[in-house]
Amino acid sequence: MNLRDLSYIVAVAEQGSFIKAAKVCNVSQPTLSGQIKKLEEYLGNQIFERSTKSLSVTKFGEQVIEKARAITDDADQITKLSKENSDPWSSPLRLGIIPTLGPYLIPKFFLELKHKIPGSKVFFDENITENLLRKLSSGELDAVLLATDVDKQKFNNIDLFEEPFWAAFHKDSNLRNIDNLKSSDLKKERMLLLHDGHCLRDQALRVCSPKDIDIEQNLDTRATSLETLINIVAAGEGFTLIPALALQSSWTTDMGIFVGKINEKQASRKISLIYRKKFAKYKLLKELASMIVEQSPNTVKILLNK
Amino acid sequence: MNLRDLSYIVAVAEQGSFIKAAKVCNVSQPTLSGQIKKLEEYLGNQIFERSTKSLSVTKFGEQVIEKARAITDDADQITKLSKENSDPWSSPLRLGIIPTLGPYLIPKFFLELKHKIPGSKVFFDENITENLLRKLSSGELDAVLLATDVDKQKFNNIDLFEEPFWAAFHKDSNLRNIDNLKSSDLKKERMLLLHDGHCLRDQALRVCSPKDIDIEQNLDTRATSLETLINIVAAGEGFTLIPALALQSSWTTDMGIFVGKINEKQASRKISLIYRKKFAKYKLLKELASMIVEQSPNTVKILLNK
DNA sequence: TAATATATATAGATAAAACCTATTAATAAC
DNA sequence: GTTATTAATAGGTTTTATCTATATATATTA
Repeated sequence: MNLRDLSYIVAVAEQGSFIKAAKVCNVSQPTLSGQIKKLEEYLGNQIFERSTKSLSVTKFGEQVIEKARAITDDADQITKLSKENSDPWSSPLRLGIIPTLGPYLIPKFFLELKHKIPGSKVFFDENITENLLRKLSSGELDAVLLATDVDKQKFNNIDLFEEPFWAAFHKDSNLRNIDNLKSSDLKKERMLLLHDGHCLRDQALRVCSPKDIDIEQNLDTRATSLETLINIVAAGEGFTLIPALALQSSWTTDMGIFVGKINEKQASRKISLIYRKKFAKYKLLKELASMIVEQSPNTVKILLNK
Repeated sequence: MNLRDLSYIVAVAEQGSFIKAAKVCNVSQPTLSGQIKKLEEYLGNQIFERSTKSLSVTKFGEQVIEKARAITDDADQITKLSKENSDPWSSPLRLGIIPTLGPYLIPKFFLELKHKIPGSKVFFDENITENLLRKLSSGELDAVLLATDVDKQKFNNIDLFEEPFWAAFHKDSNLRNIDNLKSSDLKKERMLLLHDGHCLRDQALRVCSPKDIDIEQNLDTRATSLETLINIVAAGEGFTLIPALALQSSWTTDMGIFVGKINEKQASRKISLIYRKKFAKYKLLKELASMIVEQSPNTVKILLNK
């Protein structure tokens, strides 16, 4: 059985003639007759009763043609689907993003994307790195924005920018008196951290592991968001590392918080767009990457070379 | 696009592997890979994202596979239909029959048919010759039982039996005194007839056209059934021709009606089974014909030679 | 680090099929 | 009887699906 044969019998049923059907199907009449004959032999039953003067459909033929119509209709729908999908934005881009980046980066490029590519749609999944990579592997997500290096054999990456870390502390903190902040200055203070799984937690620890406190026992600093950490700092308790994009001027004006950039190369994180090596619409990701770096503030160092 | 290709992608989606799918489809892995690649190129979009370590279905692929499943399922249904239909009795035989024959012939063979061929089903259409032939031509009926010769170029016929005509008259009729009835005897009497379109009307007129009455004006004798004619006869009004199978012994015992066979060769009609020349299940009709003549009473002369 | 195993892709050759043109056969219309 | 119409048949060509063998890429194991 064959899709083409099925379209042949549907055409014959609709045209009421082999010759007319052959024209509709753009084949010669012998071809059409031969293929239908073969189909009837394969099925072991006649579909049409034909003579030179009249053509009728058997009871069996009626049932077969009904199914054949359903099949050819579905096949047309597949063709239609493929046409719709030839626009890479026909289905939403499923984009994962880490929680310490999402709330600050998304607003910067989302409106611009909508404006430049009116048909574009992005489905965001804000989640920790581990979950995002699992979903990326399984195909549940199309790409993820991470601050972590990933297996280059498994994934491709487009590096976007280097985001410096700032220290945020209370106006009464000793840190306020230091002019040019260094990670060594911070190691003496109590550092507030996010919960396990947040890459920013690990990054903060790498930059300045405070030797004088036991991280594992310091449970009260396992916050779930930067907002929480800032609130604790505002309450006068320790300091925390804040990635550049998350900085808010209102912290200083309204909350009595001071921030200082840590002037060291390693006090930063690299933001990359990660996708599966075989992802078909990677060109769309390049567009997106360009748009993100265009819209990112001058507090970060652009890595993307167009 | 091709049914086979669609079954390939369904198999890959179900097996999660090209190699396993190839085994399920009974083809080599390169064949399956090649065909799927071609399908993807034809559709202009990828269905699968594949690497040596992982295989996932694209969003587009999900939609295509859903349709492909519907298509392959429908195709399976066609195969199932053809298997069911390989039994010629899988769908009812649509049999037309004239009203002056149906009520008397059907009871004679119907039970026997059910008994000998348990799966057999017959759909009866009792109608006048003209309508039956139209329905036979259009394929609405598979075969018809007629008492009329038809175009042998258009239809095939199996002659079943010759059915003699009997005259039915009131016990007080002059006809009662005639020993060996002839059509010439009847021409003197008033003949009761069925409505236009009934072949029996024309046959009766051919046998014995009464010259002394105006047929066209004799509207009260345009009955719609033999039963009606008999009731008029019972009321003492004229006579009528009755085909042998329709005779009832109760007419004499309960209604004061006498019947007499007309001993002339032309005073009879030929009952034939008519079907389209290309009708696929004509063997089934031969079975039916044999069964009908086997069950027909000895008042008729069998024409069928097995 | 090398060897082995596993999965998909590629290359080239072969077999199967779909297709075409030309013709035949049967019927209908004139 | 001739012409027109429709489907079937015959024979040859092109296209396509398929195979085996091999390559490539990755993961696992020694």
